[in-house]
Amino acid sequence: MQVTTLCLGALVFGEATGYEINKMFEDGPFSHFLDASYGSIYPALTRLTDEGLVTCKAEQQERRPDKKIYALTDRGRQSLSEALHTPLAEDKFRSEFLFAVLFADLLPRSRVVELVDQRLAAMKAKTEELATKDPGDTPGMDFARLYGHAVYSASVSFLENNRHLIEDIAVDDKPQEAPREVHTHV
Amino acid sequence: MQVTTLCLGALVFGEATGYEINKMFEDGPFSHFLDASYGSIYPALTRLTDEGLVTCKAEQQERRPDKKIYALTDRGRQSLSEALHTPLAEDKFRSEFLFAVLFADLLPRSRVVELVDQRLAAMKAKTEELATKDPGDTPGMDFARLYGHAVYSASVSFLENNRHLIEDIAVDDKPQEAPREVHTHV
DNA sequence: GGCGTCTATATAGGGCCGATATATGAGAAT
DNA sequence: ATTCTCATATATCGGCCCTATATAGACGCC
Repeated sequence: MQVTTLCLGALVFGEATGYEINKMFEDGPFSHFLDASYGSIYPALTRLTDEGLVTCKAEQQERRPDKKIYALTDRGRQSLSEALHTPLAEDKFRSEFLFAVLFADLLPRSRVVELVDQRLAAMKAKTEELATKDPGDTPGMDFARLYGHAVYSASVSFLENNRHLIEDIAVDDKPQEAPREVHTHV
Repeated sequence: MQVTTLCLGALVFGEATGYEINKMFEDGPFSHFLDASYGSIYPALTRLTDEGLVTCKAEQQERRPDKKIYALTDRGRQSLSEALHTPLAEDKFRSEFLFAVLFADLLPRSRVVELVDQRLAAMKAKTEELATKDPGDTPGMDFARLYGHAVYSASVSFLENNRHLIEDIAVDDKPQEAPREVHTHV
């Protein structure tokens, strides 16, 4: 599924500029399970306009570049519907963290601990973010949000309960990197 | 993190051909959380050879193209280690299913049910696949496998318990698509 | 015998990300 | 008062990467 189709989906929620569509992928309703950036969104909107799937009206602004407001046409809405009736790609998951974990036995324990701590913090933040319901959300957004919350919660639990599995296979830190003044503790 | 780095990681498990590295991404230990294909792997191996991070010995085969067997050099191993000590990219998750779910209210109920059924079947298959331990797996692979199992299990549970949320907002199927002979039930 | 699958390398085409350029206003920091 | 950062807004370039395809023999299945 290409960025053009994703843009059609974005415009179902109302007319928008390329800038606003980009925000939907960065912060908005798409941010947790889709990706697209300026480099693909602007060309996509041009293509869609050429094909008559969206309309573009330029709004003049003082001392600013014109704002181009895009809106779905009937053909655009139909094109999205067709895309949603053809087989969808499987979910894709990419994790450099799990890649690194495969080589935990080559890393110092402190680095593995750091990686787990970072991942755990990131996942907790996402879990919390997805815990609060926004009244403006559609039922579909609610479902996606709850889905994400369930998955990230499971992720956090797993990491907390099993981090020792990889931390214990990491190599010991070099002595000189650890504090030496243990004897002063007495 | 580029494909070159991923190839270095693949070669930690032993020397391999480009073909075998590709299999690691398709079926093997990387398949659940990384992506790479011929179009990037072969050029990556060429680049790595040029930079002295891997060696390449060609093994002549009768009536076949030469098999090129790649192996890590010390510098290659060090380069991987450096990459694992620089900040890692966040996990990325891409789901056309969740995209479609956002527009459940535009789709016939039968299509939404179909989408959920397909997704559920795919996730159950993955859950089962990750449930069995392979004796050849490293501790890191075990961790990644259990992690995936936990996440997919949570995913299956959520879908089973909450599918009604989106199925109920889908539009009714057109009457002519549904069986008409309800009255014969008596 | 024919068909599909597996082994094995390689490339062309096109899509996409990341970074950058261009302007300017608002608000915060110092 | 001045500087700095952030937000608005469009657009493109370079380079990386995926998809599909080409090539070619072996092997098993029907």
